[in-house]
This record gives sequence, C-alpha cells and structure tokens, in this order.
Amino acid sequence: MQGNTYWELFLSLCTQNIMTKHFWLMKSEPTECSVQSVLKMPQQTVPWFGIRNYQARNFMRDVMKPGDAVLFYHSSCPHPGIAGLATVVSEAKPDATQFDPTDPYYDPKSTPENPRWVCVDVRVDREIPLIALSELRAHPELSQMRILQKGNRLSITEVSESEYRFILENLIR
DNA sequence: GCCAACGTTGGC
DNA sequence: GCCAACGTTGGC
Repeated sequence: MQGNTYWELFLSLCTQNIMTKHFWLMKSEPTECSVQSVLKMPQQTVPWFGIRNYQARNFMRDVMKPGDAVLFYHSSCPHPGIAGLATVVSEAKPDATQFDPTDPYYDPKSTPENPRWVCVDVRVDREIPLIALSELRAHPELSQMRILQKGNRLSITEVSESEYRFILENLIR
C-alpha cells in the first residue's frame, strides 16, 4: 500500500472492498445444480448453499457484493467447464442447510444464534456454449486463473477483470 | 475407479 | 502448536 495517512488507508479500503466490482468463478456439480436447472426456476436464482470451506465462505461473507459477475462452472462431470454467466444478487446470509439434521450439509457445530456457514443468491443470466476446461488451459492469457493451478480445489475463486473480459470477448461463440 | 492434492481433525 | 491420519475434491 502506498502512503500512510488514514485518508489514504480509507481510500484504499474503499477501492478494495466497497467500490470495486469483483469477478468470480463458482463451481457446481451439474447433477446437483446446473445452469440449465437454475434457468428453469421461477426467478432463475439459487441460494449457493453447501459451501463448507472457510476460504470460500470468507469470499462470500467479506468480499462478494450484489452486482458482482459470476462464471458458472460445471465440475465433477463428463464435460467440466464454464456453462453460464451469472450475477450475485444478495448479501451473504446464513445457509439454511447447516441447521437441518436431515440435510447432507448439516453441521452439528453450527447454531442459528451463531451460524458458521453462509450463502449468497446467484442469478443465472444466460447459458453459454460450454467453455471446456481444456479450452481455458489453451490460452496463456488465462494461465494465472486459480482454477487452472495444479491441485486447486477451491469452489469459489476470484477472477481478474482482464481474465473475465478475455473470456467474454474471445471464448463465447 | 484411481489418485494427487488439499483441508480438517484431534491427540499429544 | 505440531503433525499424522483421515476425508474430500475433481480431473482423468
């Protein structure tokens, strides 16, 4: 960070956390929740429940804002890749599945008074012709994407604006 | 189904 | 706080 006045600190925080639109890649297994299945829902919107990783949770809780752009990625399936464009449309809120003992995502250590896991609402804006993982790997412009790094498992990762623009301008047919 | 890589847990 | 054991992820 440049400078050391409180005003400069304030400006820096504004830039990082308040004013800037962020870009995300969010993974989902299409057998559980796909671009196509969300588009069939009444509001084309789904709560992004089931995140049980602290890094991904912190992204939703601390950084994501309504209006952020999302690349909707299909994982653990025959054709992994980006399948749709979406938008964050809510602030982080408690993930209801953590309180339900019958739910696979139930977390006995979490209570409504002190919820451990959050989710945001994600609205699918449109389905796109699948951008395969192999296609993403083929472009040096995208080589820094977290999703492409060896051993990556994080289900929510930030995408840079230039990466997002490159994908929209060059990889959508 | 395999397996590398990673995150979490829990004993010490 | 360390770290071995375990469970999960996800491409192939």
